Amino acid sequence: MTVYGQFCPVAKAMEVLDERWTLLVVRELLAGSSHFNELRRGVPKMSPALLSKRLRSLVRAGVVRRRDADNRVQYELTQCGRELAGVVESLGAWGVRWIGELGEGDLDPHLLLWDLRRRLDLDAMPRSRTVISFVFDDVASQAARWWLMVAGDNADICDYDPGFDVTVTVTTSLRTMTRIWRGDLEWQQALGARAVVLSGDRAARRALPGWLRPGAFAGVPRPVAG
Amino acid sequence: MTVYGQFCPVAKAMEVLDERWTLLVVRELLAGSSHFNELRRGVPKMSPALLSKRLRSLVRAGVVRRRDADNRVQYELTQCGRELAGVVESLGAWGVRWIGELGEGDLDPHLLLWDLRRRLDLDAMPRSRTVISFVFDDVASQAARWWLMVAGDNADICDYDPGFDVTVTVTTSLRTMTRIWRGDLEWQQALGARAVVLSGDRAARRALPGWLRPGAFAGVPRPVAG
DNA sequence: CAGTATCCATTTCGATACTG
DNA sequence: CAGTATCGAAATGGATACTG
Repeated sequence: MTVYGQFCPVAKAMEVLDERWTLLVVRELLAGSSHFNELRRGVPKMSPALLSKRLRSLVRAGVVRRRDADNRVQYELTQCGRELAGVVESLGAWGVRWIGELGEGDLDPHLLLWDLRRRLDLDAMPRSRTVISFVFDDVASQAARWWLMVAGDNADICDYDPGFDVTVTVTTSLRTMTRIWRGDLEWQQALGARAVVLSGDRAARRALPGWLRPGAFAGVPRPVAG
Repeated sequence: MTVYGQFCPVAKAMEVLDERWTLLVVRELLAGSSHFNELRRGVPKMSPALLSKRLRSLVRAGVVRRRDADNRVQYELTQCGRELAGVVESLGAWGVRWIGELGEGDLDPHLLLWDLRRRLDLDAMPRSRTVISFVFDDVASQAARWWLMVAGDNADICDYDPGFDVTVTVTTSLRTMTRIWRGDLEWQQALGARAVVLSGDRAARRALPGWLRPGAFAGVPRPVAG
């Protein structure tokens, strides 16, 4: 943390928050991650050393509490940290409105599946085991096939065929699926344009868009041109 | 700007905003500054080279527009930039609630006077020339005395005696005046505890707290203990 | 699981001075 | 007024490997 030499509350806040990665770690904590390796999944490009360092800074700043619970280390937001929700929300709303262009490097199937899993609408899904298979036609073959498995209250993602019957297969580009997640594109449009193709039984195909909820900022209205 | 390799809108926003000083420059633009040296007054500890660099980044990101107007360079927020108001507000609200401790280095009489001037309630002030003199008893003598002069719609600050009759003299510590600005302390309490002493004619003394409006985040409710 | 340790290329930025 | 030029110390953080 470097100091700005200003008493302004915005400056004092940024002293804590402006370091690279910091607010993304807070975002992960707000989203419910609490163990070190769980946090890592949300910020996979961050080295463990740096994550560790940032967590220590956040503890020192009073944003995060580190606890030993059940022989596991657990990180949780303090009241102070939970109140960063407003900051993260306004950043995300601004970002989704004004930063529409994603580079190839921004696309990441693992992160996308990880968040789709987190936001699954379990109540809308069948009670029986459900397996959604994703085929991304624009990425290297090792990263092109993913499975999202739901059994009861448990959901897992997998980058190899888990061997269960597939309920629905979603064939699309990673970019299109990401745009749906961001709310840049509606399921109906994407399906109509055949940018996404579903296969599986009819009822499941119709229901699938309701299972896969878009990201938290998808509902933010977009700037109207002109 | 360094990239996070994430499609998340929070990450995309932080790619633009997480660099040191960036959001403080945006704050200044939101507060109405538009010329280079005017911006510098709001971020005096920033070198001109760095301010220039950040402004160019913001232009590239579409947040700021640079124009030549009347043979002067002018910076202004685009619509995209104006919508950062929500981000700056949530940061300031969080900062004023949770970062209450200010180091000596955070106190700055020039910045404080600069914002008091900006927030003066001209309508509440006498029509005749009004001069408020500040005496800070906790700073080195070169920075201890300041004058805030108002004539008509024009207000200026001065760190040397401008020679006009003083309407009210405010004697206090820089820290106390800063706490009032932040909303950590009310005028009434500060005056009652004689942490601030006013001199001048009675009517002006009573009116002065109404002239000097506190900072934009002073009204944010503070966490209740326990 | 939850981190440390080490290394070093790169970046950053503060200070200071200068310019059309 | 609105920046640019230059320099060097310090920090940053990515890569990689390792540990109790």
